[in-house]
Amino acid sequence: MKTTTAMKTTIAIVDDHELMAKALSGLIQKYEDYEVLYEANNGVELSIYIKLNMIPDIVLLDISMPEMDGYETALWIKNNYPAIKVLALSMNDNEESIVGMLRNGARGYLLKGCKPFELKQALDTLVLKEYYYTEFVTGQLIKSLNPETFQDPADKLNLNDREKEFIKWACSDLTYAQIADKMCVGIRTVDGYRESVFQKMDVKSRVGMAIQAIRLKLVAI
Amino acid sequence: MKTTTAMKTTIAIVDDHELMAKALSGLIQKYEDYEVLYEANNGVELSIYIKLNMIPDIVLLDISMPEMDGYETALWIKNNYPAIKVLALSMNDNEESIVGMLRNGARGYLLKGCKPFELKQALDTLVLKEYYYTEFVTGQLIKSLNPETFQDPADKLNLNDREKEFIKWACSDLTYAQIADKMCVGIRTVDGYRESVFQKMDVKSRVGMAIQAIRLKLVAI
DNA sequence: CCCAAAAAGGGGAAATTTCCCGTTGTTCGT
DNA sequence: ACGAACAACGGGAAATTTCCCCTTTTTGGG
Repeated sequence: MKTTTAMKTTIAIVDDHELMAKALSGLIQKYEDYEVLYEANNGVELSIYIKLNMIPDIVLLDISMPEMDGYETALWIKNNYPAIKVLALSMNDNEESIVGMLRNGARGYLLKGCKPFELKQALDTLVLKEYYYTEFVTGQLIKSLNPETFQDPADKLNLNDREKEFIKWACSDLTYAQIADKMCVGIRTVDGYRESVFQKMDVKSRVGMAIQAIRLKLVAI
Repeated sequence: MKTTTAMKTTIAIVDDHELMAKALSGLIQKYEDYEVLYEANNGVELSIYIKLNMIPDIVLLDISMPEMDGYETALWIKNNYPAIKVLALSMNDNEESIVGMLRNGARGYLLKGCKPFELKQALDTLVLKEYYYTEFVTGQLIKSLNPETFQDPADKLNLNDREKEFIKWACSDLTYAQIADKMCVGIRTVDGYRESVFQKMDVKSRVGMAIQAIRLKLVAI
């Protein structure tokens, strides 16, 4: 008698490309410790299976699908069955796709062009740990935090050093008199900074200026 | 005659803890390929050195400092000298610190409790590549995309719905009279909201309240 | 050297914010 | 039914912000 399948990790494959889904299925069925529960063509189909209590341990999830795409599906799983681990699988290597899927609860992101052993490795990792991340994904992730700033936003507004310093002080509980003290200038001078900054930033009050300054990352909060 | 230092990677150390800075300096000076240009106690000092054209290849940057902390400093470098690579160095292992520094342009994040070889490895990586990321940092990063145990900070401050709504309106150019209009209550009532919010958030002015609200993510900007 | 522009500083007043002092209803538990 | 707690509302005044109109000093280019 064969080994029981009770301890195998169960997988659901969600991809609208028949061929891709079948290929993945065939690949995974060769792995000792995994079992493909079913294949679905989109998120709606998957949700039907899941509601019928056919709950996989891991979902291999394509992004581009009709009816209910990968983003929606991942979010739905995250909100309704958080125990299911989602492994995003896509041809897109742009950071929007990656960040979008991770933000919606995906535990990892695999490119469709990857080597088979990587898929195995990703699955093995997910069984043991919370996330699977390749160096590529991490790089894109950090890049997404770091949108290339070709130009200092302060320059765009033609703010000079004194004005920039004033803005920093203004984002606090300090009164203008206290700010004048900190900057070692008279109150009227600070008033001048204020007026020119208001004009350059197109705001009408100190609160508006503070908010805008934070928005433009002129000040760290 | 010794090997020329022309090709060494230059390092600046920014840390207000004398001992830490010296220790790091000593450590790095033992490395063949690196040279410590100088040590600074805070971001202001660093910016002075840099403006004097003493521009390092890499900055080892502590987060908690007086005068100009790590976040500000990283942002300043990113905006003004984007070619300088910042390696954040901190005792904090919370995700706010990590994401905050990476968002402000840090190319890597090292815990102060790490092994010396890790520092060497981080430096070597930064010389060759754009980023250095440990598995720990990546994990925190992905977690930050996935707020799981999200406790509403508004609850912690015991803010009621009206107060929360008031805060949202207050983070704008509107005057209290206009806010009263928007909320369909009298000006005095809005004044009451203001007073209780000031007390609950421990601030002394509307600007302080707005900044704090943004910090606590009570309002999206 | 001179002129123009920019920065620093100033007086005064209106608008807004901040902080006191209250009153009036409503709700809610006892 | 009664007092406590609370939200909504209000007068008035001090502090601060905002917005005018100015002068002096510094700076940089022709």
